[in-house]
Amino acid sequence: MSEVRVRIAPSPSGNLHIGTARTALFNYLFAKKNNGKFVLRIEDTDAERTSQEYVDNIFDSLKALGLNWDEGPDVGGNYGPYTQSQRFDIYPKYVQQLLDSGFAYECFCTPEELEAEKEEATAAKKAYVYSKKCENLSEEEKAKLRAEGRKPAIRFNIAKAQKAFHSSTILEFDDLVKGKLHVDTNLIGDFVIMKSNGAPTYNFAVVIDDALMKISHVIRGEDHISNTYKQILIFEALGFEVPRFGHLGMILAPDRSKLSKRHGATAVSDFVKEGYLTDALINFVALLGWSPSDGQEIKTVDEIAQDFRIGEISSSNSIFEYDKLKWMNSHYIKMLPIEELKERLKPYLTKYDLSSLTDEQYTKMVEITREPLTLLSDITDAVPYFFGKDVEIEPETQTGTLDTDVAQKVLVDFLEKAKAWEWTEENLHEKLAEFRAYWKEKDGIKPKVTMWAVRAAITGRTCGADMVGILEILGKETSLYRAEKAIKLAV
RNA sequence: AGCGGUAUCGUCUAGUGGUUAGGACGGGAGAUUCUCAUUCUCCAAACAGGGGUUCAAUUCCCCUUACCGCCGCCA
Repeated sequence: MSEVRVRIAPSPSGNLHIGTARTALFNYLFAKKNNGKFVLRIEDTDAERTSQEYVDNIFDSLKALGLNWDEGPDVGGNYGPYTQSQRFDIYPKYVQQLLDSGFAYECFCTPEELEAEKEEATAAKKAYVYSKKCENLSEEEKAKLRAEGRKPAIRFNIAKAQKAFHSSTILEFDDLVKGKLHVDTNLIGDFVIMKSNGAPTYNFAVVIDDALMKISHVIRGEDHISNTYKQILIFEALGFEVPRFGHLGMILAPDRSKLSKRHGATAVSDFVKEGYLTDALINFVALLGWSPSDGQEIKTVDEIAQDFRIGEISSSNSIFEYDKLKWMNSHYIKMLPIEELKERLKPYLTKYDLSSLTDEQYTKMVEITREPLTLLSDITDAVPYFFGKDVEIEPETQTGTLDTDVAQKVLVDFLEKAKAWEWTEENLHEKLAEFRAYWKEKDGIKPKVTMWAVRAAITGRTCGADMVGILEILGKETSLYRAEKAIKLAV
């Protein structure tokens, strides 16, 4: 049995898309499960739409997701180069081979002629298939065309290959996830494998690259199904072993259209910027199609790999539900060790002077504010009151809470009593409880109302983290200063 | 238009020729808490439609419908 080798072959015409990340994940899982190799190949054939920035983004995103490749542009391998643009000199040889064996021919048609053919087909309500008018050009005719300055493109001869390797025009293959798939080769036009400018087309280059890189299983999106038939024929015409194919359903936006920025983040790096954890992202995306045999959805990539069977992947499209991703992200945030969380949160706290807090205070702050975080970025708006002497009071908190008679009398009492309190967590906890009990007893004020007053004065809002923790971090001086100021302001 | 694919709660899915069709997110109700949130408990929510095959079909077959994909000298 030959070695399992799979690949992800992104085109660097944009940042790594979440859909590509999922395809990469399934390839990675398949490799892991089968002790195979996961290779990364950059398909930058189209120089105009390609940029180094995107290449870097693809590398970084894949690494951040933990999808490490065994062979690739940066780490090398025995089947390089792994960047398609650096492989341009190896394609002509195979084109020539196809030309020599009659599986390909030169096509001198101009874009205008081709366009006319297509329009004709459209007008006749027929599916467009290339006319093959250049299939049997004589040498004289070709010479003449060449003399006119025309540069030929090379087309693959579908019918020839079909007849040479298959008894029927129905071409079938057994898809790893969808089962038997087939098409009538009469419906496939002779497609271009090498452009008139000498560059290979996608369908040709992938075959050469996959064959030379000894890729055993091609796992990709189902938008490639129709390419598969063409590619199989090329593999055969060149005498290469045909790999197995597996086609995954697509990821759709909640409105069933293609997932785009309009729906939210689409690039892995954008999700990260927004405060998603890559562990959550990868876990979530795995659940789009794959499901755990034990029902436990929260799993690491390694755990998923153990439980992974490609044939059990759902073959239908699935909708990218941001809500579930958010839930999963908040779950992962809760699971994060405190020290790591403290680091991960820092990028979202740059507007504050973190140096004003001791490490102990910062730790405490993270501990008491982490609970409601859905995104790491949520921390930004959750902590302003931990910084500075003064605090900004929300207008509605000022009028709705602080300015009320109840709040004012509670605060006056709070200030008075708190002056005598020893400022330790244990003691504050106890004193605050006594304080609430006192007002409940005295005026029947609900505990939460009592706390609203204190909270509003100290934090400027009516909701937030554990009050004891807040007071402790702020310290006695600042806490009392704010309480006093809240009273003065209202009088 | 043609060709190919897909079809279980709103969403991701499990599942079976005979099940109270299960779980998760989301939604609703309640409990706990100093607020928000968390957590916990409970509830509502699905086999697209029509034909077959069969004692029995959500499950197997066919058709319809819906949706997705592909029809480039893009990848």
